[in-house]
Amino acid sequence: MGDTGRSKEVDFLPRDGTAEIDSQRRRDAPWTNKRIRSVTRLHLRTVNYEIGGEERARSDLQLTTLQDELSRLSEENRRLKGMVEKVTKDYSALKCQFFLVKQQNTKENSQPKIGSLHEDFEDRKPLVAQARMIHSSVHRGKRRRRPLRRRRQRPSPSLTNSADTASKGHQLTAAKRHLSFDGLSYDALSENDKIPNVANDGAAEMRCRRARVCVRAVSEAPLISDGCQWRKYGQKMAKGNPCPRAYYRCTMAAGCPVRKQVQRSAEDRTILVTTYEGSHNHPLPPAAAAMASTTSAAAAMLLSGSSTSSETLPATGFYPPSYATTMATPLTRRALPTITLDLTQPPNGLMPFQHTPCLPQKRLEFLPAVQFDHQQSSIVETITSAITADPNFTASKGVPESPQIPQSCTTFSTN
DNA sequence: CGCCTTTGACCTGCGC
DNA sequence: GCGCAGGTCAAAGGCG
Ligand SMILES: [Zn+2]
Repeated sequence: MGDTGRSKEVDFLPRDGTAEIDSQRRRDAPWTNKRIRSVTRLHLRTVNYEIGGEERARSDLQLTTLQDELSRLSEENRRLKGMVEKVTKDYSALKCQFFLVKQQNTKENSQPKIGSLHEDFEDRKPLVAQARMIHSSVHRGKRRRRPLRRRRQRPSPSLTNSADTASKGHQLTAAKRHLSFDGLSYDALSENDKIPNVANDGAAEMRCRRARVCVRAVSEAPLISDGCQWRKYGQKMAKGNPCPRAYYRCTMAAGCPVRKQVQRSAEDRTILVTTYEGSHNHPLPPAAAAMASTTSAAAAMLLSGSSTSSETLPATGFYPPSYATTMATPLTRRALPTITLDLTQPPNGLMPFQHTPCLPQKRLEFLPAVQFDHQQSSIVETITSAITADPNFTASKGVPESPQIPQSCTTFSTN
């Protein structure tokens, strides 16, 4: 609100209050009625001394009409906001359902023997993988070379079937919930386990579920706040980079498989590289929704273009924007398909500082999931718009310096 | 007390 | 098989 304008409003108010209000309405959002109303009242008082009863009555009438209109617009604005929120929720739910259905269809096409043991196995892939994880854990226990000073002793092999399963019970539960809630992502707890003899589409599914989104942003802060709660579970020095890489997992819900890695770029330490992997198994606050959408959309793109490899994306209708570059992400982990959003360099042909209201761009974000297969390039724009338009995306957890993410300054690439 | 970070040890995949 | 590098685990300690 322009406090500086108060005296100006009194001193320089034009005779025609309608014009003033109209121009105000053009400049300001509808929710700034309060200011306009006070301006108008001030005007009215001034006018009282100057004009006769007939004109005053006309002014009153105009004023009432305008106030009515303003309150109507205000109400409409509130209603639209509510709608946007509702659409956000619906979209998330729909997206989950869509990918669930799509997965089932894929399975049915490749596994026509309904009810067969194989399909049963496929359906329980995450659980099976989880079971394998548990087995792996047992295996690790066997392989322990020496007792540890600090590390807790793992259960002995003879007890593992019950005790270890119990200790990992929450993970199994998480895997189940994951299967039913989010068909898109793959439980990261089983990420190191590969299901043998999985059909090609199964491999594609795996790749999709494990697609990652890498965000590069200029930031002095150690973290980009994305609306989620994260818990750091590790830090490593990566080869070829003096800056350590930090590992975080989402703690907004028990068993949420989403992880992220944060590392400063070796070439430019002001650039913070954040890599997300997985999909949340819980509702997200609006601030986190953009990033979650990005991850999911990225996975969807990679799914649609993954019949052979991510390099064939153009053949499936996806063409990266002309300013796209292939980024060497600091994470070279087994060549997982990764989408890189580069928020550090201004793209060619775009205004570096585009002050577009958030709402229209955010609305783009809510394109129905069913369009993923046919409007890949628009999805790309959608993703970048959604993220860069989200004001919450730049704020960092109590840290004054927030990442400088210029609006529309994004580079989008896959590798 | 619960949650978080730190940090050394361990696991795993990959290249040689 | 071995070594390396990336990723994860979990005890210990800090903090509110
Ligand atoms: Zn989560």
